[in-house]
Amino acid sequence: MARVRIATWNVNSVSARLPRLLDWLESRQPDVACLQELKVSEDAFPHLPVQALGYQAAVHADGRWNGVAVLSRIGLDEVSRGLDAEPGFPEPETRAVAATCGGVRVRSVYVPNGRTPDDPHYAYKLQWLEALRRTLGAELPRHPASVVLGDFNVAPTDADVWDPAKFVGSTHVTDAERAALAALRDLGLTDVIPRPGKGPHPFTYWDYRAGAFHQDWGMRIDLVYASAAVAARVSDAWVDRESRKGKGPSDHAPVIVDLAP
DNA sequence: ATGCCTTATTTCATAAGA
Repeated sequence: MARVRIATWNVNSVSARLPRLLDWLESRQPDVACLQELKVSEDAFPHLPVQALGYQAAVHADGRWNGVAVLSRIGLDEVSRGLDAEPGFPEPETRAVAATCGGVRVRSVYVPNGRTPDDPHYAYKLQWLEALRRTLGAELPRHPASVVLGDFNVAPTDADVWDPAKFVGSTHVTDAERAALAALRDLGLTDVIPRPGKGPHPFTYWDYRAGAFHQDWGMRIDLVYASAAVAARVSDAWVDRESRKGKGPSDHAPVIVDLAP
């Protein structure tokens, strides 16, 4: 069994990001790549150029918003779209897709934003996280080597936002959201915290506005939750901050995790 | 920060993002 490199990246439109995505696949050489916020229909996903780089793709996408994928060049089996008893807003959205890749159960997730704590979208977010917990709980006995990666839209601790005072009363930092993450960890999952790309914080998201990236006004909301069997194999994990730079970036940076043989 | 971007679409305006 060779080293396996698994990555997650909220691309904020796979169409707008296609040249960067293809360059990134070639330069970073992930064996498995979880993508979020495709913002295309399944038909419009760039299957051909991704295939040309050696990847199979499990895509769950429905058009204007959302959309997730698992790309793999080490096998793509048992593809599962969505969650068990998945809640909707009001209809279920395309926010989760799973596949077994080289013996590891991999799930790409895009957790609802929540908007504000008094918005119906926030209740939906908590329901969605609970459905994720139930789905994983049902699956883990069959798949002890599991990892769920993606844009969780929750900063696990105050250290995961640049200025906690700015987030008082906001989503992404509330006790209920953090409790939902703790409930996932209670399934036996470990938060694989990446090395920062630069500076003291392993942030993965910076707003496009106000020069937030250059001021490091960021958040760690793209997370890797690994079962014990996967966490024990982690040899490195880092934020690919370089991929947030330059012209036409996503507002998220990839997180890249290497698993030892 | 409170839209100081960026995206897609029902496009010269809106909804959404976090």
